[in-house]
Amino acid sequence: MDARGQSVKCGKLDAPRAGSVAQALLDWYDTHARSLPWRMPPGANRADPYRVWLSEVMLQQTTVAAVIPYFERFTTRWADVAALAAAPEDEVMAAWAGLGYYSRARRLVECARVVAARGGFPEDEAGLRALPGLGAYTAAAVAAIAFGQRAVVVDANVERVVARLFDIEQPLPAARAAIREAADAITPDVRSGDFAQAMMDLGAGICSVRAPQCLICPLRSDCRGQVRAEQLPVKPPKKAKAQRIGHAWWIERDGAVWLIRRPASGMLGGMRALPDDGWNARADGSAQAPLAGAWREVGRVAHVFTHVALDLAVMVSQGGDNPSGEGEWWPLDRLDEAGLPTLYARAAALAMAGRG
DNA sequence: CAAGCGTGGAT
DNA sequence: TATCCAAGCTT
Repeated sequence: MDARGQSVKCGKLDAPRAGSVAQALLDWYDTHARSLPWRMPPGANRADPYRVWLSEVMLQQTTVAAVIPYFERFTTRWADVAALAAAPEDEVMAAWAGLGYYSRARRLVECARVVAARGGFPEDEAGLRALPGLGAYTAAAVAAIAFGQRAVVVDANVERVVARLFDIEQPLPAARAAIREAADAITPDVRSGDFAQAMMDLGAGICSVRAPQCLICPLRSDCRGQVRAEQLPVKPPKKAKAQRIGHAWWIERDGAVWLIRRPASGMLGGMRALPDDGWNARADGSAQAPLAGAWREVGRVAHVFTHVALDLAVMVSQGGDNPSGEGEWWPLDRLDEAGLPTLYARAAALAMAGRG
């Protein structure tokens, strides 16, 4: 980058004045932004790597508001990476229930054990990138925020801010190379962790997807895309969502319900669940019950995943059922500790209310 | 590299 | 109500 504030060449891009962009953003950050309460204050060169890593993994595709209570519970229960490494995987999975993208939880444990075994986190971006669950974004964010290293941190916020700042009209995902190059050009050598957090706070609060507030943006004098900010970055069209119908089975005996654990891969992989029919019922309602017995429908859960919309009928056993295979009788008075993902937590709530 | 993978809040 | 999409990673 060019700390003198001169225009710099960035590949084919004529970049805004790189040094002035970084300085204006950091000035704004020092006086206005602080979205994550567990972060070190602006200007702190380093932060606790365990907390930075944990928060960054939780924040992958997940809103700050959703993460905060989980982060508090995790750090209370497992105060450092050694404690998390020593935790049984199923307890961590259960604690993650409701946060989504459950492969993160299994990789979180795997990563904690690798880090504990080697005596601490790697302090360079390449070493971090090799850890389970750390991709390009998270490795760069931890390197910059936890270890004070210069790293080019690019998430969806940074993509949006940079696409607008440099007026990059090429659609995603093809634009990623140019966006990364441009982000590199404006990333300062010092305080790159604060810079990254400032870019993300700017993207979340001012340079937002809809209705960006260009009039109060600290970068407006350097921004080339503000006349069409809302159109940038250009995104690819989405695919239609598959519709599915399924049935979940509520089998209760002696104050306990029969729960299974889902296969490690696939939807809700590795999580406890109600037994179900695999969500492949025919739309005419003629599902084939895998279990013997009589059933009564007590309600339906309409649940929308990233690429599937599911209509799940909750069926309560009227007797004659015969649970088979792997599973466990889970006490109803501790059902909230089972770590059911949201879909099955809702189904269970319907069953508890309607089981008569 | 496109597809698969959760959930909840905002509009 | 429908749609978008958020501090992405893995295969």
